Amino acid sequence: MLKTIPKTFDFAEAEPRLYEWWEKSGWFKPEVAPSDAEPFVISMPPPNVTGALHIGHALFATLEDLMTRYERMRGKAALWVPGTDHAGIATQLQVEKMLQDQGTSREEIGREEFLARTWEWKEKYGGTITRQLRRLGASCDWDRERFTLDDGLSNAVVEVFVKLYEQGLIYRGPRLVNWSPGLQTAVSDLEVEREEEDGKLYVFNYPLEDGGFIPVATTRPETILGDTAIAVHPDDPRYQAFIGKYALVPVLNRRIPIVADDYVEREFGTGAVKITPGHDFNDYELSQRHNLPLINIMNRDATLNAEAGPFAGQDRFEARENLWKAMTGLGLTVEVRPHRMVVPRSQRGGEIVEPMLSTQWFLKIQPLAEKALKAVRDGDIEIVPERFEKIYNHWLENIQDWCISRQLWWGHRIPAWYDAQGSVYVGQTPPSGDNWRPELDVLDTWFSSGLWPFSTLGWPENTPDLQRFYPTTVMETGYDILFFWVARMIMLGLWFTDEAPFKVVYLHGLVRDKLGRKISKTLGNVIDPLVLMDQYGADPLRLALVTGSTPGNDINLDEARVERNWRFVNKLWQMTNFVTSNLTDEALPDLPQPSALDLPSRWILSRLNGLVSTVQRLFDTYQYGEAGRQIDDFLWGEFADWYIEISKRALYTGSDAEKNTARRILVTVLETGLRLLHPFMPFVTEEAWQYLPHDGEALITAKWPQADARYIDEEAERQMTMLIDLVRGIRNVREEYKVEPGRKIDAVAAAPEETLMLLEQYDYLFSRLCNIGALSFQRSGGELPSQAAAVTVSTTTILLPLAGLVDIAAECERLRKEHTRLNEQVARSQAMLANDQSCSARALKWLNANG
RNA sequence: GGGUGGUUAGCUCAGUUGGUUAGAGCGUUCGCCUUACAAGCGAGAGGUCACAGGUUCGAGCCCUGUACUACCCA
Repeated sequence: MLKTIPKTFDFAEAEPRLYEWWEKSGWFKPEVAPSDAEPFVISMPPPNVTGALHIGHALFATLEDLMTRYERMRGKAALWVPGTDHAGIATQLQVEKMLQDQGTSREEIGREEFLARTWEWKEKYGGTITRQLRRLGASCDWDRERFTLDDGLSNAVVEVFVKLYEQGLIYRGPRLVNWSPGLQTAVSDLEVEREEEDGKLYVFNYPLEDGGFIPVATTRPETILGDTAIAVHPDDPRYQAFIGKYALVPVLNRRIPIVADDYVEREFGTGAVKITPGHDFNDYELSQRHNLPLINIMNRDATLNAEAGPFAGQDRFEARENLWKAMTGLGLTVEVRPHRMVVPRSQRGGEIVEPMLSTQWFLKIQPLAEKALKAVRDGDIEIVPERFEKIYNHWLENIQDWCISRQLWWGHRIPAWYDAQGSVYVGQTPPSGDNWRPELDVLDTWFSSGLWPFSTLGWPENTPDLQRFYPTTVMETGYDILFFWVARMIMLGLWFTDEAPFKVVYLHGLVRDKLGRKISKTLGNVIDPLVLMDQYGADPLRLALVTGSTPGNDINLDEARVERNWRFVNKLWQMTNFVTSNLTDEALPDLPQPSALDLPSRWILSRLNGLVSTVQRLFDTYQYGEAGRQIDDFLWGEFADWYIEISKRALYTGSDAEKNTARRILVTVLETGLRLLHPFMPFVTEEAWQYLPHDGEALITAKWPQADARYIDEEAERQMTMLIDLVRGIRNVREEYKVEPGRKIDAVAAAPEETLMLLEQYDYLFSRLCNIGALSFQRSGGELPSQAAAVTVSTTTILLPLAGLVDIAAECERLRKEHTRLNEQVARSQAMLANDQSCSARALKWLNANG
């Protein structure tokens, strides 16, 4: 007995019910496929464990779920490994803020208590984002969910660190690093954002030892206190006399040399620059060349230290003003002028980052980078879209050692210990003896996420999952973390597993608002996926995200598209409603051979099979958006608008055989359409599918459609297109001449005999679709109506006698235009035919395509 | 400074390897409660494909340059 379908699709009720059913049935697990099935594996880019779903997460979840569902339907052992990241800095900041609200601080409660509180925080908020991913329909295997601080993953981190250390690739030492004073930790180059801002250029006279002065400009006067030289260009005539002499640091009166170096830009500022190796990367390099000492004038919180003399203890910006005032008092200052300058800011929080000397752990990464470059060059890894290969190569070719230590508490502790003599021990377990002090620093979060594709599968243990599912298949993520994450996974994966951790890198863009602006809380243009899902359901949002763009390009998401897709969901439901309510309990016949079908049926099946192969081609080239649009166009614009309308004749007035054939075709087309659409809109398709006759238990595990070439019928498509164009033309004329919609009008057709026979056979289309009463046929010698509007498609003309209604002048004008257009077309065709090159090119192309 | 993307209808976007008349949705105008769907149906208006050259029988698509814009790297 057929179930009766509800009048509307209640997504709020259906989505959680379907999701639970899928999950409980084990369909998210790769084990639903036969044990010898080819695996398809995606590691989910782990979101911040305590974060909340934003539109960017919705995008990756939609795309990855789409790929996973598609491959699952293709019979692969599809595994999407979910998980979350401990997100060192972000999480620590959240907890610190909580502590602050409670009137305490991390320093006050101590490290151990802080970590306990952070774990509590993680337990409390950790489930939020994964629950929200479920709402989107994410069909990942939750039994395999991982967290970067899990024991297994932590083991992997230690294993990797120790190996790299033993291989001599990890070293510890004092170096100039980017220091974040607010967070009180070093950060990597990648975590520093450089933006041009309005600042000030301070110009002053640097006093010389022998009297006199040299004019110098700086954007950070406080660093004067750390100067160890002044540099001028060796060829600068203005300063030739100064080279080799000495200057005196203002206020401190420390003696520093004046050196010549062609790094100095003569045109900038005064042409002479102060050199502060302890607080500037370029100056540091110059100081190496000239053997200059290096002075660190700052504490970890960016207050000045004892090296700053009278300014010790002052904040860096306070000291800037105070030193300048003091120098003004000494008559050294010249001017302060507005200046556009590049300011390094922390990616997290936006505070100004200071280059500062600090002892940190570094990873010598060039050897790893070479392997990573080779893997992409050799095609072991394909990057989609391809253009990101260049960006990837350029970054890896110029890679700098990676500062991997962080002075945070929340993260993987570096497995190192120090004894009183300053020896360092690195190992899996603490060294014996009780005189060892453990390293307090933790690792950069990206260090552990760099192991993600294999650590989540059990590495370094050789687990069954690792054997079966590694390497993974696709890494789908945003292009914004190509360096942060993707490149590092490739490097570490190749280094430790001897295999590329995935075969394809698919990069998506950023989701922006409909005006193309970056989404930000301060702008107030936040698009909340949860709100959209409350309003419209998950399916419309998913479809909007996938069809809104092409790989690698940003998406300007217009919420109106989500709303429109919500209408599409309803449309699908109503189609299903129509089809099912026209079914009976009787079993449907098999799909007839094409030759046994009428034109509209041959047409829709040809279109359907064409769609299936087009979608396949698009999926094969990762063009999911275009595929989604094509399915949408077909189901709404061809199946619903035309075939369903046409089928009503057979369903309402046909013979039993005609009825059954029509039912069969309606079910076939809609059911296939739902299967194609399932990866895009899993909920409504699954729910609708359950009301249709189908094989198998659930759409989620149904077979992905295959095109059947026998049903491709170009002739049927051509003929049907003509009929559709005629119907449209007649509708247009009726509209134009304001014929009441309900009034039947007669029509006369003039065409070659072959076409007339076709029109005769399918004349019901005209009565059903454009309310034609009697369609007669103008064979040789008959009389044509005198006042009639004409609709011409190709060699067929349909005349609509509209005595008294026809505006003859307008009609003549229209036909004149038509005549001109056709003549142009004829001329174009003749020109092409007359051109040998064109003909042979086309012939060649035809041969290539068909033979 | 080096590099990459974008520029197509009022808005948001598509547009296989060059091939008849450049598409969709939203918005807009007009008409319809036509027994699947008014969350709908039908019809229309709306485009110098940023600009200038070039290649070609033929260019939104290929090449060169320019402008604007966004991003990445230094």
